[in-house]
Amino acid sequence: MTESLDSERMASWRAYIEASQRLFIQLEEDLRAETGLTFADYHLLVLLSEAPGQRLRMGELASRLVFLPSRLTYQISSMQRRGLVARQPCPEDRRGSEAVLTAAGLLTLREAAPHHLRSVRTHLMDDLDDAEVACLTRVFERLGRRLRADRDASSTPDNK
Amino acid sequence: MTESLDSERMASWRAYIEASQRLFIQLEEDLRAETGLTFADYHLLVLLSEAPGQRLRMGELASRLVFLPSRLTYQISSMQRRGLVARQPCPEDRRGSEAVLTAAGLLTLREAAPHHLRSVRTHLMDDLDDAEVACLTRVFERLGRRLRADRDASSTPDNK
DNA sequence: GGCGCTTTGTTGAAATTTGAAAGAGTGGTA
DNA sequence: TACCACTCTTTCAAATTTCAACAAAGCGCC
Repeated sequence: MTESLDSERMASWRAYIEASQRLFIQLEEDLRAETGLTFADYHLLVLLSEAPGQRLRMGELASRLVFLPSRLTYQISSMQRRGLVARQPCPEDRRGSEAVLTAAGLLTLREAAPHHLRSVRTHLMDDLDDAEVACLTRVFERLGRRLRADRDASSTPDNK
Repeated sequence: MTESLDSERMASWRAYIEASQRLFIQLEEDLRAETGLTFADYHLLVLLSEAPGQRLRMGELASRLVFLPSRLTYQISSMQRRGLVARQPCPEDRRGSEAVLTAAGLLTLREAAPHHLRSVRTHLMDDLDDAEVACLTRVFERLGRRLRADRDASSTPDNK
């Protein structure tokens, strides 16, 4: 009933948020230095490379990247200029468009992946034992599921 | 020796990063809706409120917030305009300046804290059992410590 | 006391991100 | 068919963030 967190949880929360922030900054820095890609660039390339036809609707991409739509528009334009992706009108729905991975984009991803994975390993994963990995997986998969669900619920107009 | 992550760790990594991103966005949204503060505003107020004399040097503040110096300058200017902090020249070192919490800033923090802590609880902490909290604390305190050390080391000019 | 060299923090321009509004289509329904 | 409400994406302006100088002190050393 109290509004506060017990100090145990407070400490956990603070450690989590600070370390995460540092980690994301460090990974972004590494990625940029080694491959010239942004973290968003990389993540987007991964998503496209795994999609059937190596293409995704803008909306789908935005939601997976947790990007505002207009931010994705900008991001795709930038990657298009660099030749990493192409933009195509969507056949089924003429309002929409899809982002398609180019050959150059795939190549860039293939080149960048080992560097990035090494960063992830050295900065994070190598220090975790199996139990810790299992714990993180459980916690964050559950959290992600719940946050996705919350968001879907709040965007549905049936919040009478 | 291979550059990749085993699929267990890869899944863990992906879950962690996506959920974290969603969480940060959600918390920011809640905070803004309930208090008009940004996550950075709030964090900065917390740091000042805990500092001796409720004041901190710009550099110290920047490093704790994981902000670039120029970003902190902008952030402080904005909060100064809103009356939440004041900027004072530093007595010991005339190059420097310090940010000081104002009465209004403290009041704002006191009002915002319960809301924010409730968000943190409902979105994250309430779903974790004690073992999970302990695991997160251990993992992220270790990680934060290591990343801070790495950064200090790389900024030291003795990387012969 | 005067030089170089480093540290602190700010500035200004460019790049990115947000937020509101517009454009173009879809789908249901009268 | 015509209309209305809604969805998908882009556009534009404003706010924020980065990046590359820069000014102003400190600091050691001759």
